[in-house]
Amino acid sequence: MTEGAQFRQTVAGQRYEVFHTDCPARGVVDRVTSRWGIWVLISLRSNALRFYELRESIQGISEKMLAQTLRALVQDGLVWRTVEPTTPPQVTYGLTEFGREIDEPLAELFDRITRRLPPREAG
Amino acid sequence: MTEGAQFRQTVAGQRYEVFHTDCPARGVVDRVTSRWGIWVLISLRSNALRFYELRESIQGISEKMLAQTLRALVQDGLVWRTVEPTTPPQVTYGLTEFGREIDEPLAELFDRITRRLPPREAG
DNA sequence: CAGGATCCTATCCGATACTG
DNA sequence: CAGTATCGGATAGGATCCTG
Repeated sequence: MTEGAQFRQTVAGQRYEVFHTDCPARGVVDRVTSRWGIWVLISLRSNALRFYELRESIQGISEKMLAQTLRALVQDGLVWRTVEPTTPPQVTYGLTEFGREIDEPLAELFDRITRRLPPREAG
Repeated sequence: MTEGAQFRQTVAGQRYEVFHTDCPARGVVDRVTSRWGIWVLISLRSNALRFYELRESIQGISEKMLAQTLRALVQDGLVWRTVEPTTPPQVTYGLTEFGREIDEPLAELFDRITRRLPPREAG
């Protein structure tokens, strides 16, 4: 991971200092596109969800990874978290404005991939 | 990883059988959003590139991971590969139509994240 | 219910060396 | 140039147990 100057890439008609190892976007992108990040974000698209609702929505995720992923997304400002100090406690997660902004291309990405995939009738 | 019925999520106004562990989209999404997949795809956005050009474009990627990532993307039909049987050999990679389709939301995602990030003047 | 802590394994991934 | 093969360390991530 040697650092160094980085070429500028034109993305969507704009210039950025991209792909540089310490490009600040890299971290966020990595977390958004992490194994579970994308599914959490898409899950929260329509409405806020409780922890267990998220766990049940996203097949195959462990509690550990869900908690970990949520923590990262909250820290990045993509997801908010509210705690209802009841018994039992209720913790709800939802998308921030930034989160919704990010969610759009994410959902679009997912849609385009899904639309292209085996029509399922082959199975 | 117990299988089972999976809820249907509304994404971008459409219904899909999503998040199911063996949802075919999951694999492609995972590879597209893999650590290096997204950068390879964005790198190829403007034009096709040779292997070494890709390696130099994407800071921090190793030859192994580049080759591995490219192989996966070619297999998924997102990237094409042509070999010029010259000496030395020239191998070029570019986006297929599917690849370009996927690339749009990917670039948009990246743009939105970048736009939100530290204005850099703080540094 | 919502998680933190611990343990342990699978895989990711970089470094290096080698091939056509 | 464009890879493949192998090794080994780092990390991701699952399983389980425990707490407020």
